[in-house]
Amino acid sequence: MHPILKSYFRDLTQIDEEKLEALSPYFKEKTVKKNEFLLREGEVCRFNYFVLSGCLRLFSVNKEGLENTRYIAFEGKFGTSFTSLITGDPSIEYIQSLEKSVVLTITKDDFFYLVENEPAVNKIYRNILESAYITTQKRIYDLQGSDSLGRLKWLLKQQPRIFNRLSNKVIASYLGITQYTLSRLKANL
Amino acid sequence: MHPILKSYFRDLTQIDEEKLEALSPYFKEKTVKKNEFLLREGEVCRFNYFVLSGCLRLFSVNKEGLENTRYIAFEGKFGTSFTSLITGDPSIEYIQSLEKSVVLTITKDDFFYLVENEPAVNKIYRNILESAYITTQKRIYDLQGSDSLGRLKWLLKQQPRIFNRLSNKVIASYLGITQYTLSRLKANL
DNA sequence: GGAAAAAGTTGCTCTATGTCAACGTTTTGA
DNA sequence: TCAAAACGTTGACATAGAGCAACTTTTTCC
Repeated sequence: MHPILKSYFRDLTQIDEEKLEALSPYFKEKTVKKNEFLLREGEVCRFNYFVLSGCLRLFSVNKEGLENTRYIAFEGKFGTSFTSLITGDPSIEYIQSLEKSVVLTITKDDFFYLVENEPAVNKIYRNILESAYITTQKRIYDLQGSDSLGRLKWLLKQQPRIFNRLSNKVIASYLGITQYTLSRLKANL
Repeated sequence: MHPILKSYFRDLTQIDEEKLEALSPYFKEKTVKKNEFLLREGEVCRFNYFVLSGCLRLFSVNKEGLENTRYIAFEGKFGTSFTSLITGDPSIEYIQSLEKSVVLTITKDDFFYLVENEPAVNKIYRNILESAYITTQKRIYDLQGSDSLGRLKWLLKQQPRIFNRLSNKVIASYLGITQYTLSRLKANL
């Protein structure tokens, strides 16, 4: 098993070496170009992705054509559209690689089979969902509860990686503001 | 076991009657007055609540004193501040009853004990987290992606119960707008 | 049942942020 | 390596929605 995924499991579970190696064949390595899409709106999501290097973003496009970024999966994190994965419905969001990335893919069926039958994967999935819950709770309160400058400072503090690695356009779409406003705010920081 | 909780389990799991009855003692019934608080900001959350009648809301108060409502748990749903329950950190949100309500309470320790040791409760918890994921994904995109009128229409369509049963003040805080704006929008619907 | 409090409505004004256009800078890919 | 495209910045202007105040209506609870 790839060492990054191995330490992910080791951090969250007490799985033994043998079982870890048994899980390995479920994951296939895939290289993704910068800006390549792994999922488009309207498609049913069929994979869960674990990022080895680079990063993926989840975003949607509203009816005016504006992008809204909900989540960035950096290396060492799982990232996929769980809503589509869980419901089997067509996705309302896109998954796009923002950098040249290497990911491990596991199919939806394999993933949920392991969630049901392998306690370590059940634990991992529980942790993913709990982390998502905690993050989105903060996001809803912090983003809806303050003005643009407040949100910018919040992001700088909470997610500095997003700042260092992503374009202003993506950062703005993550904060729910236009790139123009972001540019002006940064000039006044 | 209370019939509402029983059918909740029956809908989501294949638990047998005997095990269901074994779970019963973990849940204690509690009557809550209208507007009573079950958790305040700064307190560590110690219970999970299952609503038998009435409803609970989860909300926070920002530094200007404005409320932001994140979730309403109506009858037949679990509702608590899972962030505080999971992390053990003081809550950033309040839990308040919006109507005279009857709830079943289970302690945090009992709840997580059952999540680990009773597959049906593990499944229930997984379902709660998955539902929260799906709801908040839609919320982030639909609420950040449109203007006030769009959000109002979205709420009317997605959550009509919120409209029928809650005050405009609470609805406005759920939509992230002021009660004045909501009042004006409704006049123009 | 009635006084007091809370919630809802509406006019006026103000402000943060969006929109659009112009222009410079950086990145991309043939 | 260089032209084209994408990105970032900034000014002028437009506008959705906030803030506040006055007033009406509904709810609460002695």
